[in-house]
Amino acid sequence: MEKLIRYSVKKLLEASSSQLVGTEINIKGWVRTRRGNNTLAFIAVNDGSIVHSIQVVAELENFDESTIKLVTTGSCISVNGILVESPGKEQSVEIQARHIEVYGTADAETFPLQKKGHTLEFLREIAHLRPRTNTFGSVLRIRHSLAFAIHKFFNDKDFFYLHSPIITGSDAEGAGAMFRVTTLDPHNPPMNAEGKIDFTQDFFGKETNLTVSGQLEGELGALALSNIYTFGPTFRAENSNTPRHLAEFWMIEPEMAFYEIQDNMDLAEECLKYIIRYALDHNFADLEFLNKMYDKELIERLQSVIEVDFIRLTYTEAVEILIKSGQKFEFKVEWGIDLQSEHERYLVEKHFGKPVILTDYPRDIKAFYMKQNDDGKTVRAMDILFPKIGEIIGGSQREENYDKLLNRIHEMGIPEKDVWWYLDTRRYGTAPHSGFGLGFERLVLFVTGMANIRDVIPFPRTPNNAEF
RNA sequence: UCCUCAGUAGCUCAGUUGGUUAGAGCAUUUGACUGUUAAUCAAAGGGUCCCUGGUUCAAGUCCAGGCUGGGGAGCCA
Repeated sequence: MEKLIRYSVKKLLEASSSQLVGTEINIKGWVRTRRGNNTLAFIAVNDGSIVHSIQVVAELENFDESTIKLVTTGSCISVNGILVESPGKEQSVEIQARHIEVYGTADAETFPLQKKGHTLEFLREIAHLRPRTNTFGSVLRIRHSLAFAIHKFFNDKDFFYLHSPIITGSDAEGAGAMFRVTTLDPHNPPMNAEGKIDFTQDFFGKETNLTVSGQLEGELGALALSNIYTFGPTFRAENSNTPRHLAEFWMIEPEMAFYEIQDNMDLAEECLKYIIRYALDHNFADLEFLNKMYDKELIERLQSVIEVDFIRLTYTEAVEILIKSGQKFEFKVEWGIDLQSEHERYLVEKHFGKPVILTDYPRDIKAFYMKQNDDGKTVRAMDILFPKIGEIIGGSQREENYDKLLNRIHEMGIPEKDVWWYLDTRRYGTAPHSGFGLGFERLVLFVTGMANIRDVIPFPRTPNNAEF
């Protein structure tokens, strides 16, 4: 087959490609459907560059019957043909095929993807093939855009991308159960004099785990470079079986020296709006598809979020609103409790109807590193609550006072020897600083309108599932 | 981990108070059709009714245990 310039389907469907009409070009991609009659075959080809497929028209008299027979749903083909304006209603251009090469067949009897819609549950079982569906193509393209937008947002603000370690020797944050990292033989581990496993003989000479957060290392970076962010995989060995939890997920954790809690909130709100706007600007075709197929209010919701000011109020004010609401909650509301999802949902979806930033939580329900307020009861935490998905960001101003931090570490029973390096940042040139954590998949959930977090990551890891 | 719902053809589902040979749509195969849009029309093939045990003359249907999946909750991002 003659070698011609290959164009992506996206390029050909763009209006600017009209100068290509009348010329012979090449496309390569996977066949979504083949229709036709005894003289023509219509082949919808998708190469993942865009949600739409391009229609290839083959006049059967110009092709071997045996070739056309191999062009089935799921097969991969290369097509040379002339780009022409389409007489059909559903597309502006199509390709009049001259030559078709079949790269890979897909046995119609066994290929699991059909022209018809599949349930998301079924597609999860064939995660190796689901990227070839319109839905997952859209989700994965949006996921890419969001990741890119995050880097662009921070880079444009002169933040530095800091690579926090994935293997960690500390469990200081206590953010959840951890995955052990070891090279010891599980059947015959070395034992010490006390009859316990001797981790001094392990690869790192100590117990190590996969990270549950890059924040503590992020702070080390911020207290040198001023503004940093991390963006990497995070692991939680919690036995969480919900549509909002993964054992392996990605998290963005900016950390800023000289930022107080208000600056932190401003940055977080600006960041979320920037990213969502980026998706609206760059992935509109995908969003339209998801809006049509899964969530009729998706685009409207995204637009409303970037237009409104997020509501800001304290935990104490939120508790008052909840108590006065007269709403029946399964969990009774009183000052000091951790807010349940029913409470958060009431505030965001019923009471305010827009994103809410809650601050100044009781210190007893928050992490040790959060800056203590003068009232002795609360800390400068901030959580951003979103409609549909709940908490999307959790952050705080950090405690920069050495004595207060050390006290809190003692109170919470954290071994000082594990965090000596963290404490050192408060001994030497400490500074007020703040940061937050943004769960990447929760963001992708919100932007795509998907309902289950397993559908916004290519290969989800959850309890009892590490297939693919 | 707890609560709850579900599991029947490749996919999505129906299947009556327990009763003859378990059905439909789509998909697949074959045929028809001169521009289709999830093409249309006709015919055919396709079943470990999740697994194990129990009740019964008789179980897809009832009971027990298990497995898998969905939803809700907790933990959290």
